[in-house]
Amino acid sequence: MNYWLFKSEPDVFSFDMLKAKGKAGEQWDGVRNYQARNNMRAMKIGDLGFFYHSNIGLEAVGIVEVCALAHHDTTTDDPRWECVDIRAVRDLPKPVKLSDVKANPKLAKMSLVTSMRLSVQPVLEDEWREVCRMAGLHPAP
DNA sequence: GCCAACGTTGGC
DNA sequence: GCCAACGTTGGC
Repeated sequence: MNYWLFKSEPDVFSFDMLKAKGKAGEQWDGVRNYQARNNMRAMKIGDLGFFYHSNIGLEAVGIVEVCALAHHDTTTDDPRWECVDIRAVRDLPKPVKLSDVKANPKLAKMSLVTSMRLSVQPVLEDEWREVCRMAGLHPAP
């Protein structure tokens, strides 16, 4: 099991919108960055991730699950771009702010801090547990 | 709205 | 293959 973080601007696509898609989830399309695409290629069914609101909110608000392996992104004809499907699992009891992540020395090496612009990021297991703890989720899923 | 960071593009 | 120009992201 690996852990990830998905960024989205909530006025474009929010966690509530993903929840509205239910069990079927939604393809995480529109990614046009090789590193983010490679991260999606590495995902397996059942991998978990945080859903992070960028620009507005600046906080992780929910947990998502990968429900389809990487496949062609249907929003482009360019065969280079692929995406997975994700679905909402649950809200975080207490959203975790970017400022909280930055203030926590245990999370200093988290991609959210070191690779700010990467839209699909890996999360280490220790980081996953720490952010879940901060979010009021025990034990971590 | 600004601007720094950084990924991508294209000329050479 | 280098690197300058350019575009985009995302925090502030």
